[in-house]
Amino acid sequence: MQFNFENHSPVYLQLARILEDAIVCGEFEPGQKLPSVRELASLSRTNPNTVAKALQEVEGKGLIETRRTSGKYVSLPATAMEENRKEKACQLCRQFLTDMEKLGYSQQQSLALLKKGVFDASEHSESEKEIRQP
Amino acid sequence: MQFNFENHSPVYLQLARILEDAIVCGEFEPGQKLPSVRELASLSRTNPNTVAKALQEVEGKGLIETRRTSGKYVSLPATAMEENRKEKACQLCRQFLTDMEKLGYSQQQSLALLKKGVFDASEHSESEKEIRQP
Amino acid sequence: MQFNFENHSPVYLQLARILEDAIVCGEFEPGQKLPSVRELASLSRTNPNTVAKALQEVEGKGLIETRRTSGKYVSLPATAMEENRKEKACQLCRQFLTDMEKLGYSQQQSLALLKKGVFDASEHSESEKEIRQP
Amino acid sequence: MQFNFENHSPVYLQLARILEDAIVCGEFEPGQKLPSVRELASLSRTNPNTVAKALQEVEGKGLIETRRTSGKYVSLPATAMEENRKEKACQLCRQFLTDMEKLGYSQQQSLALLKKGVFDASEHSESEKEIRQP
DNA sequence: GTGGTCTAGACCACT
DNA sequence: GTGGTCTAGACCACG
Repeated sequence: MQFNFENHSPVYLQLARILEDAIVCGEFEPGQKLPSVRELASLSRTNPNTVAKALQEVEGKGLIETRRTSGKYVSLPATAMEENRKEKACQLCRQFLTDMEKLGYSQQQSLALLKKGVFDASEHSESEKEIRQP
Repeated sequence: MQFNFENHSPVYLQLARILEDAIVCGEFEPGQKLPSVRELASLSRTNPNTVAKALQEVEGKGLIETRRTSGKYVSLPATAMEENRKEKACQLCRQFLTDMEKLGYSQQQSLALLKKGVFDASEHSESEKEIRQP
Repeated sequence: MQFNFENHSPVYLQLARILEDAIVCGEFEPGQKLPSVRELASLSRTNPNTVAKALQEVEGKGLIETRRTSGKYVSLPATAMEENRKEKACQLCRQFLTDMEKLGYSQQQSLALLKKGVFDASEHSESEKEIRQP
Repeated sequence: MQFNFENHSPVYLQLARILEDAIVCGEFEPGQKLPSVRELASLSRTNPNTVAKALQEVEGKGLIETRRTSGKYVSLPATAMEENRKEKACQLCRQFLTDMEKLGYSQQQSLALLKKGVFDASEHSESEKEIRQP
């Protein structure tokens, strides 16, 4: 779990997203207790208030629940986490495609460019070569 | 050129991006005069000041230049625009991949999911043709 | 720090320059918090928006950085400030010499005239001592 | 006479200054007819209106006078021109010194820095000859 | 008619 | 209380 914040969006939302990602990825087991607000604050070098707000955000999505006096726990159903993770991924895909379309790339072209990028990055490793259309 | 704003990022930045995309896509010819600030304001249903701020952003990236009292013009080099468009696309790809990685998707998995999405969306219609150059 | 504005250049630029000079001169310590936008506005008898624009300029040059909701701070490296100050001074010198050349003064002539001016101003008092390098 | 304009100040003022400098430097003889507005416009690649406004500015300072139907002429007294040139130079010197003071440079320091710059630029070539007082 | 500047004032999100 | 955004509207210099 990395805490790298950038300037142009609110810290608490960035933080919320990082935590969500960690949770749906199973980095925290279902039912497990999360680190305390204070601890998260110190880890992420932010204000406890900010952490609290972030967690509130996460709780709003049903990923965690707070047990009074005891702390915050990952909501139980592991399958739901997986569901959630998939949904987030699809959301990213859709966003990616529409953003690319605004740049004039068709879905196929986007796919091709991405494939090329992945292939180049992995440096001629595995078949599938070079369909750079755009 | 569509002006649809969403809530969570400043209008002037969204506006800047829309204009940038339009320019690098060649929607405005190099050397061409842009619509006046006031006109863009009326088109986008925003305040001229907001438009000005957006255009300042765009100018900062070297895509346009302003000739005093005459208007704003697309900076000349057409090839640079194409260059810019490609750079923006690559940027989107990189961002997409790292976002997916934060969700625990390897690059190949991301690619696969995206491909599946594209294929499903086109509903087995035209599989792999239609790779027309933009 | 004096706020004296003259007519022929935009206030926000004059303001930016005043602040820059103050910063590179060490009038604000590195890491120190600047007065709030509102306060500077009241000090300089201008609108907060104008101050904000000026500070944006200054930030663009890397002299300050803004911490969300907390304030604007002098960017850390003290040495860079000194560097910057020197660069500004050299810039002034170059500008001075080329302006003089446009009036037909060679660099030596410019130097001589300036020296004479300085000497006359100090009215033969302490001629040539105290040339401590800045 | 060079026509290089920059963005941040009105063209007509920059133009006026260039013409003034040329005149007080004797680039145009006293009593000589100036190039026509149209010609100056074409030389400087500006609008005739702009040239006219610039000339108006110059005329306001008494450097030229217009003879109806015949054109604009350099005002007679050559000595006045020299006077004017000197005044402009002194003005530049004063401005230079006060600008440097805003950066924390004393007059002696400014002088020293400038001297160093001139010396370095001429790369120990002709040390200290050619100090003909203007 | 063009862009630029400036003000006044409101609202917001964040800490 | 902090900076940021946005609006509305005025005025200016320029060409």
